[in-house]
Amino acid sequence: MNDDIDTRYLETLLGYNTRRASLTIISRFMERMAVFELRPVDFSVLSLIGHNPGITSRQLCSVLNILPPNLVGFLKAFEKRQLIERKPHPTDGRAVGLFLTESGSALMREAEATAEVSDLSTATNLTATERKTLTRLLQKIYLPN
Amino acid sequence: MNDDIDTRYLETLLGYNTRRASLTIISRFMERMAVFELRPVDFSVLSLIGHNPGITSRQLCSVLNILPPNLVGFLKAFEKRQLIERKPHPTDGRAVGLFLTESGSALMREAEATAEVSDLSTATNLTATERKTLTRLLQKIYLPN
DNA sequence: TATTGTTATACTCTATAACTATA
DNA sequence: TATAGTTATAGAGTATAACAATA
Repeated sequence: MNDDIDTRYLETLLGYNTRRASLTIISRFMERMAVFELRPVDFSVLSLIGHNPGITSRQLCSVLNILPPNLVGFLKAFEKRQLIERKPHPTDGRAVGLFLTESGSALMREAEATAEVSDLSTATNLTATERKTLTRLLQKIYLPN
Repeated sequence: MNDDIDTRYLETLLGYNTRRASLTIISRFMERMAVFELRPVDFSVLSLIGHNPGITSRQLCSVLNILPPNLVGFLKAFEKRQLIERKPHPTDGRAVGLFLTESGSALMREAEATAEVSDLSTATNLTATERKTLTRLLQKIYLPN
């Protein structure tokens, strides 16, 4: 039906290609994470908490480019699901340290294993070497050097 | 401030890397397109119309993954800015063919040149070969084969 | 005076239901 | 009966202003 539409110009642009690939990867990721009731942003937040016990809201926001008011609701929901707990920060009375609970850790062990399966199944057309190359080139764009 | 946050796990995931790169590229793109008053989606739509004179709304929606109700406003705005014009479809009385006006074409010539500058300046850390490799690998993910 | 976390709220983007005109 | 284009509207995501508590 749209086979006669010429998309060759857009396909030369980095932004178009990256966004299209991003949408494909994320939609597959969402399907697989649905069983855990985790959206991509939930996964990122919980994974960072798991790998950085005691991390603060402010740090999460800064790393993930989330605005503080928008994180509040996420954390509230995680607490209600008993996936995280908050403990007073040892030195800063304003801040609160975030930790995964036992069940939060268990969930994230499964979710992270699933994320790797999702990656592999989304990039079936890529060899292991190509996946590593792709990762390296993407990081050259968004990581400072 | 966040130098002590460990993001190594997330940086192994394809979705995370692609999304982060996508956000970087798109934010640079937006800065450069601001002078033309074009958002990324405006650029994509107008570029497709330019390269496919007579394309219909339905085809645009299908190619760009836009839902028909959301395209209506864009086209209305383009028409008001006299960037596009609509002509009756030659064979299908329901459909409307879309075309760039003279000033629409002129704007897009500048905008497309700017898009290429944006690409090059965003990927300064990549060689020409690396850019081609990156494009090829991204297309292996989102294009059917 | 600046920062952490929060509330309330506005704005933008995306999605759904239903309609009309034509095929 | 199905499709192109449209309207109205709902929902999700993102952004801004302002506040209390602590530094």
